[in-house]
Amino acid sequence: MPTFHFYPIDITYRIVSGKPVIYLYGRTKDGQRIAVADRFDPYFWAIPQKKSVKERLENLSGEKDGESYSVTSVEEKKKRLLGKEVEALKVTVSQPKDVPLVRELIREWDDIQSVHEADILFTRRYLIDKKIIPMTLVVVEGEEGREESRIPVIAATAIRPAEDEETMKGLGILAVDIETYYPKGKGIDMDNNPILMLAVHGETISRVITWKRFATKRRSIEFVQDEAALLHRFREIVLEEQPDIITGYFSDGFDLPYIKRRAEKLKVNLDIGADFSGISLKKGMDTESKITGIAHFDVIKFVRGGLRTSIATDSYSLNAVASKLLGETKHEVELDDLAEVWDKRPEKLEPYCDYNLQDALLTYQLAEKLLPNLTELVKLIGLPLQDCNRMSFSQLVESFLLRKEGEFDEIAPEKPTEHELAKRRKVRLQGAFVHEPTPGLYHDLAVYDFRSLYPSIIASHNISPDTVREADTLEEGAFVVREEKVAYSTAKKGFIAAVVEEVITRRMRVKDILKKKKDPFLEARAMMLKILANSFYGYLGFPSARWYSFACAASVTALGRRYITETIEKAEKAGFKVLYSDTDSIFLSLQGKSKAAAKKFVDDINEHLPGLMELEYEGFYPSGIFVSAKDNKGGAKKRYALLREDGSLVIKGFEAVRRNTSVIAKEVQEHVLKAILEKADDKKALNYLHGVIKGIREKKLAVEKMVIRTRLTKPISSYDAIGPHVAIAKQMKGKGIDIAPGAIIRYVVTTGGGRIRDRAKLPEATKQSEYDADYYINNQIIPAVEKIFEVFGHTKEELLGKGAQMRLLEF
DNA sequence: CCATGCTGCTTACCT
DNA sequence: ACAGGTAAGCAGCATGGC
Repeated sequence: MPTFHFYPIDITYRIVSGKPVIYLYGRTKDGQRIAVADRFDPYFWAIPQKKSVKERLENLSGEKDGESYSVTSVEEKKKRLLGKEVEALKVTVSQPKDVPLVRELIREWDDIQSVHEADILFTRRYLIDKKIIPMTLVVVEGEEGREESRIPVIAATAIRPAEDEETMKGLGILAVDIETYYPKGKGIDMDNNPILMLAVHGETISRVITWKRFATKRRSIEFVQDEAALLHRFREIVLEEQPDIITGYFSDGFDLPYIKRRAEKLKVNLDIGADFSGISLKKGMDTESKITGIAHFDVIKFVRGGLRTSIATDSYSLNAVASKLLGETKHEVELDDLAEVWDKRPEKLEPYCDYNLQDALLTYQLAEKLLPNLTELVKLIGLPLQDCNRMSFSQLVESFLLRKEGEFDEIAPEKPTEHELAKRRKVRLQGAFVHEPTPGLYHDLAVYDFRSLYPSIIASHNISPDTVREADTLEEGAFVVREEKVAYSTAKKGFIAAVVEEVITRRMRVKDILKKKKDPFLEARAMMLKILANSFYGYLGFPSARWYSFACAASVTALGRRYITETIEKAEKAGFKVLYSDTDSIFLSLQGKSKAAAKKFVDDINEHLPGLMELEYEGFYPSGIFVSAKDNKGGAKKRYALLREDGSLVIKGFEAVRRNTSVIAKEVQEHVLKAILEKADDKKALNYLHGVIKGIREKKLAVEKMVIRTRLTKPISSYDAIGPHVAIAKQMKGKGIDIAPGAIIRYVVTTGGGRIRDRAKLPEATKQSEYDADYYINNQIIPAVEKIFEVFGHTKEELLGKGAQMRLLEF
């Protein structure tokens, strides 16, 4: 029997002669695209009330809505449910669609206690049970079958992961981007507006296809007869290039569905799938676009899903993300005019083609850059790239747990019912501790933080849904969290605690290797392990989670508060002054002590910390400032600025780092902070401020500096309070501009009286003479710097340049 | 009638 | 559709002095 070594990329299943068959698509070690077909039977778990139910189950078959279903076998297995041993029944049925049918049927039976894992997708069940990890080498025995397929199909007789977990390399990526006919002010209309140009970029191709001729020397531009021909060319290119990955930017919701619709409309057969299928759409909360045998990497889904916390950007436009990840990029074309240029001035189309190709190129580069991260995620979670690309944090954790449960003989708890969900949503979890700072400018600060505080608490105290005990348990060694009146057994490693520990230690090992030599794949692995580790606490407190545990989540934060407050006390005893603390960090004033003494402080703490917990010395800062809160009730939390030794600034919480503040206010605030932190020079900062205020009064500043950007978070109609950005969104909608939740609304406040929302205008429609100087001075600039100057005793009047007069009046 | 202060809604941040 | 803690702006309303 021939043996094949191959890397699976995509997975699906089909019913062949009434039996379910799994199809794995991928590439052999020497680069051949192949498919592997493997018989597999769907099953789920039932926990019986009485053992006798086994026989009743074995004989279960019937018909519902004209579809027959049947149980093919029932097997007894010793399993665990949240640590408790159970006699479980593995119920195998004849087809995947029988699973929900049979589950619903037997759920009502008196002799069935509960039903589990009936909602695990068939293909995922297969990957878990066969221990197959996509993009990782798999060994298959079997013969090539005679199936109708674009690529050879091996009928597997045996399949197993290869001994060495070799990862797939050199994947072929093809980036796609389209520009469509889009008259100004009209919504997206796939039925009536054609695709005008389509750009593809891959390792061996970089091209724009368009169907209106114009004079050009660009060899990258290819002209075709009409839109149908454009789609034909797209089909040809995909078949020639044979990519492993097709990538786009929002291609799930736009490019691929658009291409699909136009192909249907124009009767172009887009049979690019390995099984001759076309682009398929999975409609859910939002659309997912799939092509059989090719992984579809939608870059935007990854950067604002799984990587959200690791990539700091306030906009997810291709341009913003590309400049963040790839460095400077510039786009100059006004896309709004494309339809008009297409109709009336085709000789001006060249820049649009350049733009189109540039977008495909940027998307390609982003996909290339992020592929190590995504690949590591695939290896970690064990699901195909297509799925890992689109996963939320909770899905990430849950998929990981489903992969791991077998090692612990655990069966997953059921998803909560609506009733259970409502109950879980009613209770609120107490969170972290935040120390209130005393406003002031400080010098010589040391900052510390607990490394992965919550994960390390989970691992070190065996916090896990299966180790939860009553607070007054007599169990020996049980760890009591008195704050939450709950205890954790230490007799046996809890499932989740063990899994979290493994993730942390794996990350530590990777970090150790990285200290010796740089490696982008290991960097990516460390990052994904960190993201995963940090997601467990939130998952435990997430009402929809299978392994939800209020007690565990509440204990994690309670212990977090305990550790941080104890550390604060120790720092004070050691002679430091505690300036600030939030969740897992502590800011100390050295009080004349040396940097060496500051570094040594962690040793005193770490000596008494259990397990994997560790306090880290984050760094030294020559100066830092904390300010009072607006309401003057004391120091503001989550708002501070630090000066690094290299002269750079760390700004947290202030307007300078907030999106919905005008550029001018941000600039002024940052400038003032810098002057004060560098040289404590409040006089110079004040002078600068007066200069800017004068400039604003004299309308010397560009409208662009006055723009305020605010995100529309829900449909316009569901707002109870109409703020300026909602008012503008309404105006835009009135003009026929498509405004959806998530849109960033830009506006400028103009002169006049009354409500601000009535004076808000679109920046494009605002002249420099129109912006309201008083608003920008009193509502933007002054609030941004007032509390900073307050530290030096400067009043609001002084800031406005009225100080002298006021003092005279006082006399 | 108007300034002032409070509350609820909203956004965006920090960890 | 991972958690909570926090600051602050604007609209809308009540309050109280004139």
